[in-house]
Amino acid sequence: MTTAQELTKNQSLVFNTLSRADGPLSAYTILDQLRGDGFRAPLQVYRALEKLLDYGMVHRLESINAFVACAHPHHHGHSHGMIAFAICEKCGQVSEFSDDIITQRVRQWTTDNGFKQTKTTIEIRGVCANCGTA
Amino acid sequence: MTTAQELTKNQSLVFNTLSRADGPLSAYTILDQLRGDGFRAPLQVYRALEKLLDYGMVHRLESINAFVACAHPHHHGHSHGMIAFAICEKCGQVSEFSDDIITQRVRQWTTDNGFKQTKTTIEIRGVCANCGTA
DNA sequence: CTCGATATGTGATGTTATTACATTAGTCAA
DNA sequence: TTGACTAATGTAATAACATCACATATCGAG
Repeated sequence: MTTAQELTKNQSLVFNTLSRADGPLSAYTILDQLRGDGFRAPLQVYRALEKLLDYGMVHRLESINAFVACAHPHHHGHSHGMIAFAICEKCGQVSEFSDDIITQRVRQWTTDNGFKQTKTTIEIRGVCANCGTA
Repeated sequence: MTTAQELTKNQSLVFNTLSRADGPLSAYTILDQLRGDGFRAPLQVYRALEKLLDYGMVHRLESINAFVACAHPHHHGHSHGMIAFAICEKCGQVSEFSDDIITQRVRQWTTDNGFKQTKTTIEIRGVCANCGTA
């Protein structure tokens, strides 16, 4: 992960769009929201996302093909552990958390099996507390 | 998860294709391999996959949009725990494993946060032992 | 047999992501 | 300043993944 730096115009636009959103957005949703700012093609979004992912400012949710602004932007906090996401299928809210034991157990398996991990995805889908009680 | 039963023609064709493959296949790759058996449209594959997933005979790898036959078909073994997948980005081989501690830690989080999980994805991407030493 | 449920066939369409190529803007050294 | 290099951008086309809508067929229960 490259360290963050001054964002370019397109990167800022995409990042601000994700930050303002109250849940994950698809690349094409971002595109639509940025048409007024001159965006015309998917690639403008995907290229910005690629950098933002690289800087650790944005996460990709593989199970729903969507992107969210990182919930822990400042200290790039638990960045040494794996990040897990709980995604509510009712309201779309995403909770981000990190668990050292899980990280450790995954590392244990990869070590035992000679597997060099580059990226790990942990995504829990279901219904959040708010939606569950409603 | 519904319990497995006699598979229909299309379901068998799709399942056999996945079983013979030495790695995950995309829906469209399956389609291409089954053209000789009369398959003409993606939906024929997706419909069969849907059932096979439901029966627990096949897994979907969210991070690569592909499907694999379950590696533990007989006892539907660790089916109470979450299944993790290690996917080699060099050779495509997938290792399937289950870890009680991870399952427990995830359940801990969901319990603490009132989140009702329906499906959990754990996918480790990287390079397997074989490819790493080569 | 007839009804209902499940499975299938087929075309069109929707959604997500990348390729290819041209252009623009910034940096740095000679 | 010029030239050369690198990063960022613009645009069209296409590839890859998935679903909708509607018609037809198959099969078991009553």
